[in-house]
Amino acid sequence: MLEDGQALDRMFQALSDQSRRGMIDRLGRGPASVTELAQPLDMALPTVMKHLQVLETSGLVLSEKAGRVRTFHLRKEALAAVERWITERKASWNRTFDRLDIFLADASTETDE
Amino acid sequence: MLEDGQALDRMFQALSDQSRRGMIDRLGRGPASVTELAQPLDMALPTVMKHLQVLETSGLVLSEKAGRVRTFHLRKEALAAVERWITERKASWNRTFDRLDIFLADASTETDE
DNA sequence: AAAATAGTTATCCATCTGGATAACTATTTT
DNA sequence: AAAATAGTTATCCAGATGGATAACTATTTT
Repeated sequence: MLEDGQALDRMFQALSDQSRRGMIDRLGRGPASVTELAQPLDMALPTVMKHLQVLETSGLVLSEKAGRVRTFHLRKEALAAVERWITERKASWNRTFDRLDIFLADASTETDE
Repeated sequence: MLEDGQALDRMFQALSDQSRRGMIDRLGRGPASVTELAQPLDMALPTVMKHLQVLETSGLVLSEKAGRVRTFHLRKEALAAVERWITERKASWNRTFDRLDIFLADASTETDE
């Protein structure tokens, strides 16, 4: 299952900013409008919108507009892709270190005998 | 256990580039020199070094120089911080959805009776 | 000692990024 | 219909980022 590198680029990039991670935290507690997401964020609205665009093009988040209100919500599956990247590496590293353990065990056995 | 936001910024940022993720993959199979890390990477050496600097200041990677060779290796604990951020969110989201499940179950019980 | 190897430093450049303000449209609310 | 609300678009700006080349130092190797 080959990941699309570009997509991962965009997701990690999207997560590399505290304000955007804050928005994700907020959305973890349920959908929210632009204004709600902006409220704790000491920055101009258009700036907030850029962050939201980054999140949306990364696929981590999704929005629809009803009336004059645009509502954002999380796409949990998307974060799963990032998680998968990490856990795959960790798993592989552990295998590597298992092999190292075996090697070290063998080596000490050899020197002992 | 409050994460340092800046540190997470740098780690996610470091991971937001395919070449750098490639280097991490390589280092997952054991330590490597600058030249070894550069070899599969169709870019000039100084460019490679910038990527390595990004990785090193993010804390994901570490290097020492012996003779004329600088050797890099992974800092697995660092990736654990990133992993923690993700799993914490996932856990919290699941709690939210558990509550939603309960709410829906209650609601359907009420309409049923 | 000369040549080869491994990495480093200094610049340069185009593009991206995170911030801002000003001016605007579209939808409620009063 | 006027005012308020919610978001959008267009620009601008400083600084970061990902790439390059040229010129350099330090360590082996021959």
